Amino acid sequence: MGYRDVKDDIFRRIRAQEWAPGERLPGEVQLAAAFGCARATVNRAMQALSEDGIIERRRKGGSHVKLMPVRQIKFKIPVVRAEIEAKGARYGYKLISTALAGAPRWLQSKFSLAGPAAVRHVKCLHFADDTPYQYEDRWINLAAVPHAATADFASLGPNEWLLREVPYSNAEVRFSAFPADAVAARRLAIGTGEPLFLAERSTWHNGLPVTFVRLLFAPGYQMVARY
Amino acid sequence: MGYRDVKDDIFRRIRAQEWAPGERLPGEVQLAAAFGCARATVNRAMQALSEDGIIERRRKGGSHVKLMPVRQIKFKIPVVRAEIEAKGARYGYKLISTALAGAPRWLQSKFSLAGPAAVRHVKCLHFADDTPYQYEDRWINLAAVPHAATADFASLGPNEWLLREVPYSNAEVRFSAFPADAVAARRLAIGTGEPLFLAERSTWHNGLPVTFVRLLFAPGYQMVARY
DNA sequence: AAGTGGTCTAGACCACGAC
DNA sequence: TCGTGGTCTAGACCACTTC
Repeated sequence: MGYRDVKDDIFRRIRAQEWAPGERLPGEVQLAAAFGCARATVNRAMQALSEDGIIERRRKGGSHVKLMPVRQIKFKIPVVRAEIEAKGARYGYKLISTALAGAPRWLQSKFSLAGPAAVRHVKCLHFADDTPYQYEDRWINLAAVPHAATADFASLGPNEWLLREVPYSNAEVRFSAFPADAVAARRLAIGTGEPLFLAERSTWHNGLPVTFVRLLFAPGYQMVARY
Repeated sequence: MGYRDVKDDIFRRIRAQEWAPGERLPGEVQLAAAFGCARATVNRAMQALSEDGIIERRRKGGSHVKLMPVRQIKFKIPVVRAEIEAKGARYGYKLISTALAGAPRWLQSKFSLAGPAAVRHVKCLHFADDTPYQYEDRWINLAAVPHAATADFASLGPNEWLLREVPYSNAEVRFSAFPADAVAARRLAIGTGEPLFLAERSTWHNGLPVTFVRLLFAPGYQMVARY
């Protein structure tokens, strides 16, 4: 009887309505006695169930079956290169333009900047087998990554560069559908107004804004996840 | 020194390049001695780091700092009603049509069905403050949920009904951008061809296909997540 | 074959928070 | 206040996988 068996058994009994939604489960000591194992083993099983969103646990309050199990999807966000190569395609990269500039107003407000802080603006394209796959429009805050002012993005994309430079940052991601504007349409070799999958990501590190990026995916792109 | 402190300290030292990407970390026994705690405590800390995608662990191989930390986003998938009410809007629901039918070929192949199994087809709309928010086009496999043949979806949407009926199912979700067809455009009161955020979800329970649903979100919709 | 992580145990103390 | 989960310990055995 490993903790996984205990977890599975409890889960099975929850599904079988042995404990109804909202109902209180027996305490850990009681369950340990029932399963004939140590309390630590039951504890591990219950923590796993809690992480899976099946039950809720509170000190003194005990463990309860969640009324509405919260479905959670886990997306793995790979680097574009890995994503393309995983499809069995050849990865290609092309730098379109790069410039040093002051942060435009919309970026200032997005990053709560006081003024037009110095930023590096990079536009580039990622290809799968010579077909445009993703159009990347990125702004990097030089106050957070001064090194980015002189980085050469000709051969290595700014996403991979940043991943190496600032590996452990926090981010907010927004996905939406977006009608291709003239620029994006030309870059991705499609018609203006065609629906594109858009991902916008803002990244922070130690409370300091690092980068904001707009990723436009060529038509046909799907983001897949399981749970 | 709780396991969180151990975890944070190890993480800090990884960020500080004390152990470079790909490098092997000391063994648990060694770390436990260094931290002056039991091996179980170090083990817990290391497991947490592993779950966070910071390190990789293998028996005999030891623990290594990941070369490219795999970023994971956790989306919570709420019921539409909760999603709309969380925005401070009033939730509205309208059943458009429902019918019993045989599964069309595309659905058969998607669900690996042998023939035109009996399904319930439901179309409905979800409103936020009387504005169309989401158009739902759903197929329910009656072999998996016979009860669904007679369920009344006039006041309770099929999503919430299914969540109560088959709470613990597996699913695959696909997100993409989709040009509004004539039907969707009319339902959502927008123009044909406008980009819509599309979510397609296939659901299984005990290996049996339960439901397939296409969710079309009105323009302006964004799916947000943080990590 | 041997080293490393995975897990279990029995007992203990503590922190939170419901009652 | 006091029951419940959260966590630590010291020791043990086992399973995987690399060497």
